[in-house]
Amino acid sequence: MDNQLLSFTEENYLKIIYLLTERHNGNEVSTNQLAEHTQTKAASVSDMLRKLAEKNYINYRKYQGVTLTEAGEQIALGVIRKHRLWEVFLVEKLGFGWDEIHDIAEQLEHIDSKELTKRLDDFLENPKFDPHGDPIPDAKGKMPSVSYQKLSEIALNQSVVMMGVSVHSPAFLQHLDKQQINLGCGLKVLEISDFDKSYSILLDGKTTIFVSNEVAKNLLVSIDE
Amino acid sequence: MDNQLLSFTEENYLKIIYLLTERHNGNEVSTNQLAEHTQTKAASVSDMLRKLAEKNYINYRKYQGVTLTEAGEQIALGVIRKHRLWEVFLVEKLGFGWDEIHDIAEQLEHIDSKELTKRLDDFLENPKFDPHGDPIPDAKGKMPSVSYQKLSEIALNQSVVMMGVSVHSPAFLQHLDKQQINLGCGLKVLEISDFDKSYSILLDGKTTIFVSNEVAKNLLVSIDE
DNA sequence: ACAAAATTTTAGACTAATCTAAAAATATAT
DNA sequence: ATATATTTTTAGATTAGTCTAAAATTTTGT
Repeated sequence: MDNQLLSFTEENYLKIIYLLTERHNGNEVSTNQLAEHTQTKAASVSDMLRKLAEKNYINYRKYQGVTLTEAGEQIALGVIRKHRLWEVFLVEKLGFGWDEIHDIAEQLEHIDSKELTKRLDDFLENPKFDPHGDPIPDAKGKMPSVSYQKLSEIALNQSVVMMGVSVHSPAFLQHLDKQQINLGCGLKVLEISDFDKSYSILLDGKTTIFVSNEVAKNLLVSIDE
Repeated sequence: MDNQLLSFTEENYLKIIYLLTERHNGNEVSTNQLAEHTQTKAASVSDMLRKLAEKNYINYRKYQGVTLTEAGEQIALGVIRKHRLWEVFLVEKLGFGWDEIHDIAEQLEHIDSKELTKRLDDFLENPKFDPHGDPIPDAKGKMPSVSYQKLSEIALNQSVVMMGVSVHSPAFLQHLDKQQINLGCGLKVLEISDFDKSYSILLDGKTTIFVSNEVAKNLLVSIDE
């Protein structure tokens, strides 16, 4: 208990606002989007937004949407940092699969102790990315900028490295496991089917696999050089 | 999230009832005692007891006190198991001192995931005691029985081993650290002062230290054989 | 451009957990 | 043994977070 300024619930709203804003390239987040992601109703979201705006954690324009203030962003990044560090712990130390860790990390991210976070970070050897390839904000509250591309936007025969996923559902992650698509593996798009836009991909320069367009859109890669 | 049957608060009440009942050798716990340990008022405790009794987690006799039902005890032991496992993690893996871990474990004990607890237990190599010497209930919800004695009840010149503490305050634990009194060390009472009941103790068969009666009453030991 | 649809906010209510003040029950002390 | 003190419970309020239904605002489609 270092400084429980905000409730579990308030922290969650700020985290979700951060992640949705990021996904929308900095554009305002709507009430309905928040309702969907917080598993509540729009009316409840409106109430909470009024409260968070009063406390100066968000910029709230009625009917228009919200963005985080600097104070709100710092809270959000702190929560996201803890979430991602704990995910590394669960996979690297406890041997969980990357598809099993989200719900547990959703709980652990609210544990309040600066010292714990610091020691956990050191124990994990200061990881820069979580098991899904997402960057881990640093202790100062700065999110590293990463620029990955969707596999679906890469030119044919361009060698790339698998760096992350833009969907974290267990079903999607298990699907990747079955196809042996892991972080760090080499990928090269050989062909895109005219029929269903599915992809033929050379995996690690060895085997050819086939993935749907839906999968290709959610694989984040960087050019291999 | 395996089965969040109870709220954070309800879990806490059951845990505290367990620990106080244990401390009173199975006797009923009073409303005022609970108010003190939950940092609330007696009126709030009464409300919660009515609720817990309705759900059959406690045996509640108005004005008399409470004990746990079998169901309540299972919940309490699950929370205590998690608390003590996390304490082992904090000390053994993250290098915290035994005086720094209580508040953090108070939060971690409510993380709800059977699989996490199981993997944490294995990761820690199935410890049987926490860093204060308290026994860790097993996965089946059974508390190992241990029988330690207070150092203040041990005969002069009897060699004993330091096994635990009956007070967990940071101040007390830090005091022991300064005197180099740790779990597992050997102790032998050489003399008790007539003047202030303070103890001369031979530590690990090497150095003589002096501790107050108050300290001697809160050191748990077992006969060295 | 404006009617219909969709979204968002407000109003009023509910639950969990807490509080203070007052009433009821139990314990204590001469 | 009974008056006094202590403890516990009840009654009535409060706060955080949620809900449904209705009102207000914005967006969309022709």
